[in-house]
Amino acid sequence: MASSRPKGRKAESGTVSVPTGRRLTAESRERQIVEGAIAYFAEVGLDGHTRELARRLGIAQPLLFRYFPTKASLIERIYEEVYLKRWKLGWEETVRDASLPCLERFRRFEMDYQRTIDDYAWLRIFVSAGLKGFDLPSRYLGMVRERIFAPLLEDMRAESNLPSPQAQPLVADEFELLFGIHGALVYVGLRSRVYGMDGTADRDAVRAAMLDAALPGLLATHRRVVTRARPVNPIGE
Amino acid sequence: MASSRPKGRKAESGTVSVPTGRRLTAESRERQIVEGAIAYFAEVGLDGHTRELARRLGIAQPLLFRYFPTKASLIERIYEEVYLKRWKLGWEETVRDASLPCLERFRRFEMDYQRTIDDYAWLRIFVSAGLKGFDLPSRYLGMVRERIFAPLLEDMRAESNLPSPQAQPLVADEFELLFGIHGALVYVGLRSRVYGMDGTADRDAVRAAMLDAALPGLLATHRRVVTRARPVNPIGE
DNA sequence: CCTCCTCTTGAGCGATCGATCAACAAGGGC
DNA sequence: GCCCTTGTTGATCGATCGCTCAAGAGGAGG
Repeated sequence: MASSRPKGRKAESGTVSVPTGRRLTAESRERQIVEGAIAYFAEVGLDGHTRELARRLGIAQPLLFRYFPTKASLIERIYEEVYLKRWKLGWEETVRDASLPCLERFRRFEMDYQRTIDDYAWLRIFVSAGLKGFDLPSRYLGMVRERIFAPLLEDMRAESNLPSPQAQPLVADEFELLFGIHGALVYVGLRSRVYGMDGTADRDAVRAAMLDAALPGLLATHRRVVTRARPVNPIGE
Repeated sequence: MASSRPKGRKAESGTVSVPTGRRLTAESRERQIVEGAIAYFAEVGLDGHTRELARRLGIAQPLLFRYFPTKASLIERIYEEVYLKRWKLGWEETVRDASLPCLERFRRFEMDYQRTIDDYAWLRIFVSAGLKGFDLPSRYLGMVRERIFAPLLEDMRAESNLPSPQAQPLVADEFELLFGIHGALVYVGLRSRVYGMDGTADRDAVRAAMLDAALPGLLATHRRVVTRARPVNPIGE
């Protein structure tokens, strides 16, 4: 029971050089820590322990604190690495691409976006941060709302000959229209990555089918939402 | 800084009767603990601490262990209280109600189901349990799949003159059809309860609108999925 | 070979975790 | 009035948390 360490490092006479903890450059060591922290905290949640993280990395626990002054700063770095760094400016370009119909822009954005976030670490750390009350999830979804959905809805208004957002501001129900389809796609990943359901081998194909089913009626529903939201007698029509 | 206790209980000479910790019957004390534990663990996650839970209840921490031998047993009790006990047999009756069209059964089930689970404790503990690797979420969603979606899909097959599940087993894509709409509705609650987004005042109305938008095309999509899933030359048609 | 810089570690600090135990206290039955 | 059952608590245990610090150890430059 006592000598349970798997390999190396003799128990007594502690000054024996370790085989695992090779000497690395500061840069590569920091990268190793960040990658390991992403995988570890994704698995056990942000309440994970620094000692266990160090054990998995094969390094001593104080070494973590040489590269990150606190556990919170390491988690902050994970946010940058997993969420901010994986945000693609191409998404914002896609939804503004005037050469494509709005529905096709939405479809292309969602397929690529979902492929990005249907990731063990992305989804689990996102949810864990939400549970812990961090503002990362709300801020991130605020970006989706303002940088993706808002310009898309603006062009959907134009495509349907509806008043522009300058003339008649976007209403919550319009965003809910897009968040509804969005949520159906996200839920596919959540069931697998967070709830541990084993079904659905090809989630990408499932999402493509969902979009095929939901998109055809979207513009009509959008028109209904906007016209109903504006109880003004239609003069110019 | 030292005498920071809010009320009662003198600091020194510790044997003073406490005003808050009144003597309760075992039954009502246990209920108080369960209710408080649900609220507390929903707020901070299942990694919450027994000392803080006891402090919020105004009782001593060891009292928790008189009613629940371990923290895990208390959490197990929460599962029974929040999930098993709130499962409504009426849901299984609704989706089998032959006097209603399948789409109406689905609509009624989802509206009532979502009203049940769009609850701070329900959603957050569900997600927290999933992150900690407990099998509660997968088992619960398995119940939804087998007891709700499976009988509903069977009758949808009949309503569309498609082969019964006995003749041709239900395929994963059919379940995904229902889980897609289901996920869009769940996501409305998740954004508010877990991700902390403040939007959407009347989530119930938003979900009703989502169903109005998604249900009309559901049967046609279902027919397409089933017929495509069976690459046999149609003879008897 | 020695030196110095820097990556790395063992030991340990104060705080806090889940859980235990003997002692206190509030009523109900006699 | 007393006693005995039972709800309740303070004190405390061993383990583990985030974090600190001084000393060990591996290379590059001289």
